[in-house]
Amino acid sequence: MKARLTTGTLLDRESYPDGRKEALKLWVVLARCFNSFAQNEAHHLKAFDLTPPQFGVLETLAHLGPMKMCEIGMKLLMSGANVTGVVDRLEKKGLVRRALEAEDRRMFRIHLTEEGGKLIAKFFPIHAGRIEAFTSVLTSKEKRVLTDLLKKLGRAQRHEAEPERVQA
Amino acid sequence: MKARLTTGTLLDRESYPDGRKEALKLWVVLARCFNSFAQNEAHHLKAFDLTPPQFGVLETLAHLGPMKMCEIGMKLLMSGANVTGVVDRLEKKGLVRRALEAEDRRMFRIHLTEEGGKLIAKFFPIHAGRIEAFTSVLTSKEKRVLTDLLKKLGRAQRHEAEPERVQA
DNA sequence: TATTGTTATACTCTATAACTATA
DNA sequence: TATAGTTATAGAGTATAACAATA
Repeated sequence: MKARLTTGTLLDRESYPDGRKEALKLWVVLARCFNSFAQNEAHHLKAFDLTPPQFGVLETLAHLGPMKMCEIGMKLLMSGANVTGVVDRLEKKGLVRRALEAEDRRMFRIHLTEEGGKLIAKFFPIHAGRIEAFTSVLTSKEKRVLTDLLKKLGRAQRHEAEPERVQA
Repeated sequence: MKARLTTGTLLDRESYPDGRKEALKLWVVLARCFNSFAQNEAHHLKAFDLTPPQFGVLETLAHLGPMKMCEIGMKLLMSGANVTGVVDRLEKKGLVRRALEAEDRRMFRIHLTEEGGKLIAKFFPIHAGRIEAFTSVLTSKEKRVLTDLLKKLGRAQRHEAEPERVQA
């Protein structure tokens, strides 16, 4: 196995300068961490007949209260047309409803229905429990350190990413 | 804004026990970190007419050498039918090719074509550079700490996730 | 019989652009 | 004119199941 590292491979990570190697390694473990848990969650969501974007909308509404379409899009990084599609599917299942706003008749406010509220109230604690279990290999202090470092990293990325998104 | 936190919201994160709150916070910042960078990268990939799964396949082949379809699937957590689809699209663009394996005629080994090799050799360093820039808000030591904590977390998740995937 | 990979099907997500209605 | 949201279109990913060929 070791012998193969330098044969037949077009890109050889070992040949990068240390700083770059370190950064790549960090990204690889971050992505793996996210993907394995997220895929697992997506699997659990299917038992509730939900997709990750649909769960994202329900969760956001449950935590922040009724929102406009465009607010949902901004919060979840979706384009307007995509929000329409996801909300359509949730509405068809009876989990959310569009309520006309008196002040400005161009917009709606999306509400959870009673059924949608029940669903998220049932699913979210289970989801949270899995997150708690998943992170339980870390001590409380490690979790705090990790959270702080990720916060720092995420802030940096958002500052770079936003101008790109605007001009695109 | 502060006043809204407890009104009209179905789920109130503040009311969770501390351990769960900590865990949820960690997951939120991890997901945000991953998503903002990954979305940004997906945007850059479009300039090369590639999607993230397609890039994943090219990158894997470039780093590990020619692979079987099922190996690609395992490495990238894709089902067999999905690998077929992604590889089909890459083959149509002339970036990879299926090479018949002498020993076992059921399987192929997927190779990068010269064009595919050139593409990934051009794109990957740019990608790596963006990762380096993105992580440059952290000191070298912070990166190491972060990497180690994520490794620990990822290992735990993989052990839980795999049995689930097998039985499904 | 088990494994490798494909085909068929159906659905969701996503981006983009053109469009309607309201402001 | 600008904004909120929809519609239309097209492509890509995904899951699932049924299938072919080979071992």
